Amino acid sequence: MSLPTLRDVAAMAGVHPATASRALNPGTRSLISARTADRVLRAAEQLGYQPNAVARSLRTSRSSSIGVVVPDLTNPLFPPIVRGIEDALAPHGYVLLIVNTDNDPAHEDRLIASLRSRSVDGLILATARLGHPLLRVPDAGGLPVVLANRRTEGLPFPSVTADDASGIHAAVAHLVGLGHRRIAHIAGPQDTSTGLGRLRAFRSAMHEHGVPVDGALIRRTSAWLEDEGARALSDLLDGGTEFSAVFAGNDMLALGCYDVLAERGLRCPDDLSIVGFNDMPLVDKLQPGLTTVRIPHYDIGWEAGRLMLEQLTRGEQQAKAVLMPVSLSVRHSTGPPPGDSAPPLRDTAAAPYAVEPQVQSFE
Amino acid sequence: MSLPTLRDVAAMAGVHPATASRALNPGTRSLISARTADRVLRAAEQLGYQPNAVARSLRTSRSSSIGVVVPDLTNPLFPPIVRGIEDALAPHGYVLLIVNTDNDPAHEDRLIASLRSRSVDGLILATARLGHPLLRVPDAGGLPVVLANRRTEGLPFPSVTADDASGIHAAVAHLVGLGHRRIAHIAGPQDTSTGLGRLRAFRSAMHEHGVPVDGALIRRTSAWLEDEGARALSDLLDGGTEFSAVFAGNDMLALGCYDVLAERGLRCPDDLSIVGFNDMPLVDKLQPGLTTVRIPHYDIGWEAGRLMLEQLTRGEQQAKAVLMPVSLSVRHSTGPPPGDSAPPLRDTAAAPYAVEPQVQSFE
DNA sequence: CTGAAAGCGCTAACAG
DNA sequence: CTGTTAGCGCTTTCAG
Repeated sequence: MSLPTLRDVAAMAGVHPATASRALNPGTRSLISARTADRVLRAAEQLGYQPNAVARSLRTSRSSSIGVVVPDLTNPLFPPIVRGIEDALAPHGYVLLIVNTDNDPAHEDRLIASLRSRSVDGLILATARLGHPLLRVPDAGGLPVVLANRRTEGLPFPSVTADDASGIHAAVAHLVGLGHRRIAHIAGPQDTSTGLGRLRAFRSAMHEHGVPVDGALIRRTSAWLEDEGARALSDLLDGGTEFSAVFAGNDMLALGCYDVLAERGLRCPDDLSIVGFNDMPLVDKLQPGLTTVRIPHYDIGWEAGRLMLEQLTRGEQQAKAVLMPVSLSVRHSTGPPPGDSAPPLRDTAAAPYAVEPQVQSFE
Repeated sequence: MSLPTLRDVAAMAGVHPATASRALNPGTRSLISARTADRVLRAAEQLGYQPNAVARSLRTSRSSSIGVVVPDLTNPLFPPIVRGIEDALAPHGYVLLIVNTDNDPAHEDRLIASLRSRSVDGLILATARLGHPLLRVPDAGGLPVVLANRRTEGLPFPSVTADDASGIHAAVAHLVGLGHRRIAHIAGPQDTSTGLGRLRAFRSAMHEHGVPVDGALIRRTSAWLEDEGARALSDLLDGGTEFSAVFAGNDMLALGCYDVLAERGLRCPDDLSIVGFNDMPLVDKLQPGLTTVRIPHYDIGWEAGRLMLEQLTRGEQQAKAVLMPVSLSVRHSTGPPPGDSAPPLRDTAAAPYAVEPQVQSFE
């Protein structure tokens, strides 16, 4: 006893399957007399009829499903984005096919092919890797595409990203306002749109604040990982160039900085201020709480879902780039630079401190 | 110019579509002469042929997709589970349809119906709500089902869960070993299998250690949320029954405890030891690091995926219950009970402390 | 307004 | 070993 089909419903209602189909589909119901429509609906109800989405899909070549491509769902960035996408699309009958690429372009291509073969109606890409701009346009084969949390310059895809530049501007303003002038940046991988963009934005924010950017205070990491952040900060501290604050490209990198400070017995923010990016869950609970740029991940997902719907309903493919507003969550990992508000110990032993640059106190 | 179909491949190879189909399918390739198979493969390659999964699905009534039902992907518990499921199934060509129920049974039923209509080949349920045992068997309609992170007693579904009881046994052993005798439990919602099970396990672990369970030291929360944990601990502290340690039903509840301690100026573990459950990301970075029961979420997902594969390949539906081993991550939120190892301050002012029961210091 | 007929792309049963 | 045939369940012409 398998599931009831449209034929069963039609038979019970005493009509032709085509009629039953028309009655069941809101779009075509108006073509049917109210009485027969009613009979069909009743029969469907009684049999517990559920249209077979696969058959419908084969016929209409639409599947009411959207492929969502993320690097790794386990990265706390993505669940809220995915959830936002789902909440935007589910009310319209869409279901999500979520795949993880692990940042492997070849794997990504395979997965996208697999999604296409399942006739997804659209693709939302939240993968961040750039790569060669022309080679790495994923082959969507004319499918509607929306980029979430990613922008590939010069590609005709609508995108939703956080306004990273504004966030970084605010972060730098905050640090400069506290008195910092020597600000280091631990930049993420430069083959990701976010890593590259944030470094650029950092440079421009510094310029706008009239603070010189010292190339010796910039480190690029090969991954967005805690270890990499730790390595970068160690390197900076050992580099001999003084600095009183670090702006990390994301919270994981900032966490790595915390580790180094703990290892070396340095205090945050007394010895060094740290700013992160993303406002990951629980970073407010750290000791000290991490000052970080809060990104509306859920909203980014939701907006990406809306953009997808727009393309799906009207057929338009406007490459509009939506920038979602961000905010700075100021917590206790940032404070005035050392010396600025004369901390007790140094007050009494001011000489060595004044003579030696800040970085000395880190070694 | 739409995508190439099997007909196109067959035409190019000069064979009948059925032959092409057999050549392309590893399972039936042996029925075909090597030469023609080769010709077909070559043609497919050249055309960039991708089998249409929808058509195949309609024909075979298998879809190579598995429905995964979770309460909320945004809860850090679930991404690793989902990832584990995916890693087990993806190599076998399966794709995941992930839906969030938000713990709404009606919504869950609708989603499962929607998954069924998409002919998923199986269902992995990671939703934890119990409800009436008979009413709340989701109507899988004969579909293979695996329960992940959930066990519904008396239902014929295979399940993969963490060995919560062992973990709780270890946690209680740890506390008792430190000298605690008055141990409170903040239990999660009792309409979830985990909430109920952990409370039971707590009781039994206490008995096994010969420590009396005081009903006044047990609080049930209505959700697995930080606020609820905070409320519960406040309530315990105000309850007038002394205790020196709290075992929280999960890490979120434990976080709520941290909040209360901070508010009241109490120190952990000097005034109160806290143990959590789950080992969520970053709880090791808290100050003090949270001692908690580490659950192998990824492995649970992976195992659930394996169990699903077993059902899919052999047709068996053994209701075996797999228990995954857990471990205790001991960190600094647990220590000897106050008074036990005479902390410095109290050493000098022993009298008031010795006179007043521990709970006094909490108020 | 409703019925008849065709076909989406594929695979499985049956012939040859 | 390969071709023929049929049909999965649905929607959409086209007739009536």
